Amino acid sequence: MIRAPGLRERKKLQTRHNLEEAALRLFARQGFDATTVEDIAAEVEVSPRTFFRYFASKEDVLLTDDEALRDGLLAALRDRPSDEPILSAIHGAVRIVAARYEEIRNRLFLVYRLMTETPSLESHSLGLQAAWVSALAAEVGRRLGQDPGELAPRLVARAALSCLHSAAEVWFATQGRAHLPDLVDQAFATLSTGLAELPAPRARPGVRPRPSGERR
Amino acid sequence: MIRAPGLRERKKLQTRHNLEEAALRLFARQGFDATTVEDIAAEVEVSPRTFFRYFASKEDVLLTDDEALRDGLLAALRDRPSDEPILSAIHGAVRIVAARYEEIRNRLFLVYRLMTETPSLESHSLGLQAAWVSALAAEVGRRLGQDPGELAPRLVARAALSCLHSAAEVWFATQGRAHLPDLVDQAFATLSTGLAELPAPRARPGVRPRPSGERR
DNA sequence: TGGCAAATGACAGTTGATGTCAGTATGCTA
DNA sequence: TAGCATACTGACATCAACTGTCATTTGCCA
Repeated sequence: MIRAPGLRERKKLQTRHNLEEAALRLFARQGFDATTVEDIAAEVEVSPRTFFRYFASKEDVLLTDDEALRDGLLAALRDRPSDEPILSAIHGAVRIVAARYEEIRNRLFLVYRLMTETPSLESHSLGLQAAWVSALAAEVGRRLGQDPGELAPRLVARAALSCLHSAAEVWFATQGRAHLPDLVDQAFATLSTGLAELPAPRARPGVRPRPSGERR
Repeated sequence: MIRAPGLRERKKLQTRHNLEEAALRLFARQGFDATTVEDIAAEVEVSPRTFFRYFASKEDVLLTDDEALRDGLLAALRDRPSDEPILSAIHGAVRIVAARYEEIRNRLFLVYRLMTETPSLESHSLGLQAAWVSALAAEVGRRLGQDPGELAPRLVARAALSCLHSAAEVWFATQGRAHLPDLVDQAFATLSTGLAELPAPRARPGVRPRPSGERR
């Protein structure tokens, strides 16, 4: 409603931003568990109580990108023509999100590193996936003309996110040397055409029959 | 090789079982957050410290089925003939796990109810999914003759689990009125043959619009 | 039966997270 | 511009999940 942000609003954003930056810095230096909320608050010269007014938990401070990425996916999907086949539309939307991943790769790599060495963080992060599934299933259901609680929309949503996540896993594992949007393309190509045809190896492992390793 | 479990072992199993039962009972009655570890321990007449010797966290006491179900899936998959196409093999294995779900449905329904009303529990539970993905990807990689860290094995694993999870979601949503193995069959059928063909309300030229006989 | 190792209880301490309350800065309104 | 209501903040108190330590108990086995 009000155009001018106002000093109060600006201060809040600044404090929030400072907390994020300080947390990232401390986590990167000394790990997640070894960093207390008191440390972070002290770094920003704020009381620990205030930290929890900005973030519901110590974990949350690391996951601020999540919501933006999710909204980006939904927006990108809504931008696709409504008569486009569902898998193609999602593929396009996911590729846009993947490009966004590349833009903030440094931050994501740090978060990923912390996640792998801190089980509680991993749980917390994966917990957010449920929100992705629900949001995506709702949009898929809309496009398919089905209730989002039906099997097909939920399956499509989960399968599409599987593409994003498996691509991201490989991306992280290769230190980002692979190009994430390319990996996403590979994943969707495999999903849409090759999944049922992936053969068991006739011969001994070592001769890879026809791996889906090539770009489409 | 020793058949006799011994009194000490039996007591340990008994204590563990008692803790599980007491926790389930208290959680069902008064919710997860409102139940303290001290409550549970008192119910079994054991010190709170002992609780944490059996379970790494309060959440863990609810997730003892998880490992058994996961091992069941892997065992079922290993039982499939090694030249069976991968998706078919996984389908068969997942159906067996689904049947197991049906057997312990009461417990699963309780856990599911608690999960939906307790975010921290949901996170914790979803965190275990990573273990499913890794374990399944390892087996898939073995069958495909690929490294489990490659894109294809991870994608196949995630996609297959998407079938199980979306089916389970519908199962829970319908209070278990639908038969889970049937839902799993539907999901795999959609995944292997129908995903790319799921039309938008109006399919784009080049893709033959499919009369919605697949609706089932 | 006596000694060993495992299991347990008791206790103190750390940390994340939340409620309360009073002081203060901000933005709105007269 | 003055003043008031609101929202933000810090200090303090409290709770519960966990963890380390050590003495005690209990099953096990020679």
